[in-house]
Amino acid sequence: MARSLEFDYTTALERGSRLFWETGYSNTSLRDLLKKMGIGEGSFYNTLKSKKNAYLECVKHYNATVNRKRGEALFSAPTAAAGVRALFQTVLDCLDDPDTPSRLCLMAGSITPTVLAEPDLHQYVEQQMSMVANGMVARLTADKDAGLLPEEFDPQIVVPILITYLQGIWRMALVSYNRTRFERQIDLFLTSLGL
Amino acid sequence: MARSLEFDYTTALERGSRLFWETGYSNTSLRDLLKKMGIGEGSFYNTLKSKKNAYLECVKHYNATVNRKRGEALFSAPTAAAGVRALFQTVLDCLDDPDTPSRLCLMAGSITPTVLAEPDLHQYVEQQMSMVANGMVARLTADKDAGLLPEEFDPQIVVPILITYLQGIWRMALVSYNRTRFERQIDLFLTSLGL
DNA sequence: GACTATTTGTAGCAACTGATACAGAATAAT
DNA sequence: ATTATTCTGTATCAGTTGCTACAAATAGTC
Repeated sequence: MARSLEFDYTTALERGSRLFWETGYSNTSLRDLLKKMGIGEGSFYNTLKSKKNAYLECVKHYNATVNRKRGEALFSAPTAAAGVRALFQTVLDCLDDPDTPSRLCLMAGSITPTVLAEPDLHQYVEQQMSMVANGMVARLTADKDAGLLPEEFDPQIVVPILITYLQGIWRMALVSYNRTRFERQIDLFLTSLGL
Repeated sequence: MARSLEFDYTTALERGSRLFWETGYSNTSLRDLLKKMGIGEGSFYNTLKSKKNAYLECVKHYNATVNRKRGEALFSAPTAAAGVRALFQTVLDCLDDPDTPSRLCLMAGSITPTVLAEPDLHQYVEQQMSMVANGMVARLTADKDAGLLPEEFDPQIVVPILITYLQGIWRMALVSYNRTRFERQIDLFLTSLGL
């Protein structure tokens, strides 16, 4: 009954994600975005409606893959403590990966006044953050119930600390990054928290 | 031998700082900046040379006052532990202040790919961060030497953790802020580190 | 093969970006 | 009062921003 899409939606999203990851939301121009995605304005506004919406779709796509990887690291480890440490390792691996678009992960790069000024983006970021937090709380609580963590260990407060520190890591890596220094720092940080 | 400046340089810088603080470096347009500073293009490019340089001057001016306040909190407390806690309080006070231009402190707002892409800005930010770090290390080391902190306490690793966490705080506050929640979190964080 | 529905590329929009050219005004030393 | 020097406002630059109008191309249905 009608014409079909000439480009592959998913690969276009992936290319867009990489560019947004590289240059951030407001510093990515529509022209550059279209060039990377390999489509024209017509196709773009037809399927993605606006730059804002395209960004949202890209971040969703990015999170779908990254959260799976991080979640795996967290849950497949023998203990919650080991899981958290594995999760931090995946972050450092990302920072070390030579073909990572930017030192700042796409999600961390969304925590910015400009991005959060858009209500739908803000809502998505907030919801996504609490989803990650819930996962970590669940993992830690499970270990606590199993007696692997002390009674006074409170996942509800520790998890926000972990996430806050993680956001700090992305930013600090932007200024200057050295893996072994970061590893030592993270080790002491987690040990202090009892993990 | 020549004409004198018609505007007050310092107040112009202060107004500029507030705007940069509010909207960030790349999202502040020159037009808005000039309007807030109350000067024209002629005066601007004559005294400040470029938007980049103006930003640098504004951040310098901002840091001069803020670092003094934070340093006072850190050093005037009876112990280093109390000093660090007082320092975190000043950050929360800033977040609570109703006429603070933004949840993100101007310095934290400079830790961004776009800003750090400018070599002079990057260098300044890095140098400024290590200055702050040195101050904290000095304070903690003094207490350690006085026997107020345990022998295994290592300021050289703890301070980067504190700063990293602090950067995370600014970002998390951008997403959603609640003072008592933050206070509980910070308290457990610092207690865990032995402060 | 006509009809309808959708996609695609081209051209262009008005608004904004940081920066500059330059004439005129104001200042201080001679 | 003259001169040299600096400051200030206006006009303007070329380039970019996100987005839209619209005609041509492509598909499935009758």
